Amino acid sequence: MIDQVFEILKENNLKLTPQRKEIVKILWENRGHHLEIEVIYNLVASKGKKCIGLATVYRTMELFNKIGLISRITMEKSPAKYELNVFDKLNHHHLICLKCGQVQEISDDIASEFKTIIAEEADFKVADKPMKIYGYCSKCREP
Amino acid sequence: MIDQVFEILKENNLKLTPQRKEIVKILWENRGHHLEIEVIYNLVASKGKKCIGLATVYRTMELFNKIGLISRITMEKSPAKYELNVFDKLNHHHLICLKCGQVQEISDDIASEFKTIIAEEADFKVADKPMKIYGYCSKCREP
DNA sequence: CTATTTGCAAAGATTTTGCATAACG
DNA sequence: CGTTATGCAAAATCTTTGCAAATAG
Repeated sequence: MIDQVFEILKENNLKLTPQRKEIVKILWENRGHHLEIEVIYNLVASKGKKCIGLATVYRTMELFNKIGLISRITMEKSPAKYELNVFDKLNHHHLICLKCGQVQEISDDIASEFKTIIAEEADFKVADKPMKIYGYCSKCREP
Repeated sequence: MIDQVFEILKENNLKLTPQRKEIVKILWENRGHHLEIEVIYNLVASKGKKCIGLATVYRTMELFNKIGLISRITMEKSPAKYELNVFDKLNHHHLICLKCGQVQEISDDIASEFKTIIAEEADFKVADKPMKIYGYCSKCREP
């Protein structure tokens, strides 16, 4: 399971350093959640094992993002968040609550028709990446 | 026309300082474009008139965003961009090219059905704000 | 007049980078 | 072994803030 992820790293000529393994583990254990760099860094550190540098986490996430292993979502007033692109839910989208910052997801099924229309009307190929849709979750319903 | 914008400021109990007027003018003259703080700052400064502080531009845009006069879009690797919410196109969405960074817009008509579905399926009220949809424009079509 | 707003410079927050050292393959 | 990756600290970026002076209403 998680070994599939390690495979992906190899396929992209990335060395399997202990740091990268630890980061992957953390991402895997928290799949479905959106983690900030700082959080990942602390989780890795708290695992007791040898420490890791913040810069390494930044560099690693940049790399992982580049090879499509993770998705980064850029927040308005807080650090970016990252999540593993798990295979059976590679295509989903983020509903971001403007009030509490909570991130919900919806599947690509709901969006796929929308994407088709965009492709036709705007000659724009929507990426297989989460869209960011701002609004208000049920708890914070717009005033 | 532009006076309507000044009206909005008054309605929100914001004083009409020369700095705010100049910023509004710049936004108006560039409506439909997405401007960075630095650009707005330089445009105001280059108008010859009395100078303006960078902090004032930041504070003003934060305020304008809060009252819904403008939309801010947060970019991944560059400063945020701002644009005036012009009345006849208040509801539109951003198609952001991952390669060249170009920002296209689509109207809310295309998206409204999508929003309805989201409201129903996810109990999430999509804000009257641009959604961010990443992908590849016709020039940079995905490799 | 008084509450807001401004400008400046200093501080914050987040992210990137240079470089010597370590270590994967 | 040679290339790639790491850690640290320093730098770069973008944005926010404190405070005294200025000013809109």
